[in-house]
Amino acid sequence: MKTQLRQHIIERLGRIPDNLDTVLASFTERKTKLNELLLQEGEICRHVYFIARGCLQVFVIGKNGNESTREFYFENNWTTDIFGFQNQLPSREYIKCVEPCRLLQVSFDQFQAMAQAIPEFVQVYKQILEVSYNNAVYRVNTFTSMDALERINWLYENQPQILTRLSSKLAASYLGISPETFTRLKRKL
Amino acid sequence: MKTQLRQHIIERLGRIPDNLDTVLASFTERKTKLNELLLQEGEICRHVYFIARGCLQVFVIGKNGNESTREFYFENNWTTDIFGFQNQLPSREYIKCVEPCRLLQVSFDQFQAMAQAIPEFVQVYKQILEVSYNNAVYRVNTFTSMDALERINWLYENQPQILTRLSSKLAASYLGISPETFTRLKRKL
DNA sequence: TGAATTCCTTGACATTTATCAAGAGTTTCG
DNA sequence: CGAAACTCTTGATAAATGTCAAGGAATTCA
Repeated sequence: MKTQLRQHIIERLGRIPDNLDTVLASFTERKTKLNELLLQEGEICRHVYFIARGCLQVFVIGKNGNESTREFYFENNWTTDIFGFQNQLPSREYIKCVEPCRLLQVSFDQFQAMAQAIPEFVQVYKQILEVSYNNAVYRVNTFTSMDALERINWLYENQPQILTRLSSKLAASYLGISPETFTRLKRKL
Repeated sequence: MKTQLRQHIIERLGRIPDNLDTVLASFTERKTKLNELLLQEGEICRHVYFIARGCLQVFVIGKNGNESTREFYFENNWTTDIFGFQNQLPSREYIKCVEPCRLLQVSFDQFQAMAQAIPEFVQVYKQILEVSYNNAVYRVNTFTSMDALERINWLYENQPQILTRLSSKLAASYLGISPETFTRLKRKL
């Protein structure tokens, strides 16, 4: 697993950083079961996760009890409740393993230590933050400016994994529609 | 105007930074008319704006020609197409002055120079990025998990300025509903 | 493997929200 | 200031989406 993270870091930076082994040593391996919860609403997020294998769902539960997915993360991506993690404040979201996963996790203290010790780390973090922000912005815009069918088309073109790899129920929760509506709209494509 | 920016920076950092005058010198004052466009879709965003007075609307135009607002920014806030600005890529959004504004703007080159020269600047940028990301995340979650009436209530409690200071049409475009629906739902509050 | 659970689809119906049209009110700007 | 443009509201109607129920298919896990 750590080989994969090593590879990921080298690709991101475009070269082999000095303290790479120190960085890798900070991470702990973790295997999870299907549907295991990594974070619940109200809980403080204690880790950043690197996904070596599997898929994580970040979602909220609305008044009616429905799960609404903000994002799915697959292999070679990072997941955490960024804001809650950085400020060690309770999360408003849940993080769930929607596949059995192999993760590499790093704690808050270790994360801070790395940020202190390794300037490049801060740079990578900034990059990730910018891309995450950009995705969230894009997602707000698809919700305000597209109807359900347009959003499905958008998903086909931009995130086909969500449609091919995950259940329809999960895809529907990402699209912000009911599973029934999703079934019906699929015929109109 | 620069007094206001000086004040803002000091408050954000919690103290007076060394290079404050250098920073302030990088900004250019700019007055805008009502409805002036600062950025159009397809254009590359060349500036970061600090709002000394007024309000900026960041929005997209959907297939049907409707404006969908992602965010409104008021006094003492920063606005730009962050991702497009950092990577100097075409924007997918528009930025419009929905009030006559007094802005302080800084160009891409000046922004990079500041980031190079002033470590604290990077720190402040990271803070702003985290808060912006958090807002965008919150906004995605309100869209996926709340109906129109719940979103209006949420707005009353969290962003009353949008309801009191701006037109109903603009508020509706932020809520992702038509002005007619907005009129009707207001009676149900 | 096999029982239990969850998921997907379909139908019928209810609810929410959009669209179009029109008139009164308000704002903008030369 | 006053004409032009835009905004807000209301009604009528249409379109989109949600909810509930039920059966068959697929998946999970002991």
